[in-house]
Amino acid sequence: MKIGELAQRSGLSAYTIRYYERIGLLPYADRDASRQRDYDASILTWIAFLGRLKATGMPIQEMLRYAMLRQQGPQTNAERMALLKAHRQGVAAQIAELQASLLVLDTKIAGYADAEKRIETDDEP
Amino acid sequence: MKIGELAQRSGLSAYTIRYYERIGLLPYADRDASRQRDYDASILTWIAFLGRLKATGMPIQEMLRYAMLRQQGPQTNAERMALLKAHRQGVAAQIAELQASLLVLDTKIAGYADAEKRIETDDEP
DNA sequence: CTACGAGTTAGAGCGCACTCTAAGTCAAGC
DNA sequence: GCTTGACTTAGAGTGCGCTCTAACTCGTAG
Repeated sequence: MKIGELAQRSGLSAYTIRYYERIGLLPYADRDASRQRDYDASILTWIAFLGRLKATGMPIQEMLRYAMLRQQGPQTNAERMALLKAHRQGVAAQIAELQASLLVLDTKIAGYADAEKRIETDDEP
Repeated sequence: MKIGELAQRSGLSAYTIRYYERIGLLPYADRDASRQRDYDASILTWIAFLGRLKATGMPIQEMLRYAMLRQQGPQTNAERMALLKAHRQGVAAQIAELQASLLVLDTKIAGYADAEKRIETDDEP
């Protein structure tokens, strides 16, 4: 598949795909006879995983570290696992913070709803 | 309290506090006799709330919108509530995505742990 | 044959949210 | 009286993660 189709299917822009290749997040893609990138569908799995890392707030530098380890083969498994474990902890912390913030928002929203009701019904003591 | 102390107590840098004032996220602070900002402790509550909005991914433009409504008094309550409700939905969605990603990470980590064990014990069928 | 659309590269530009610099003011301690 | 350190301003600079431009090359349709 060519870059346009990959862009469609991955949700990344073609610009971003080229950028990711340039910095090493995506492997250098094979080129066809006219020097255009020719992708295997398997790249979609990797892009989806990168998307998860990104969605969970991993900076590109760290994704790059993971990508490089991956490229070095199975002897880097332990280090990759360690990296993901550390990241996992960060994600769990993020979730906890968002949940706490959700409570704060709900309290604030309830406060506004309350004030609104008090005005509507005009039932101050 | 002066800006240095507020920085300490709020966790923002003095640079950031001035920046927030400049763009309107923080109200223009009263100045003392030597034209230095002099803060009331109550500002800490507002900064903490801004911190929640920021932690939940609200862009500064939107915080600014909220800050301006707030400054206009109680007649903007309905709009502020609507803004927070919309944001609340986004936060809930974020949490859901992070939780899904957490599962993906756990699966990946389990895969590495598995591979490691297989090597250690060398017990392939 | 030519026009078009999709691809190529190197490198410039952008939006966000700060973060810092330079040059100056002020109050307190030696 | 002088130094020190915390403050002031306007405005420049930074890092991140893209996003776009310019100039070019291809393959295909009319």
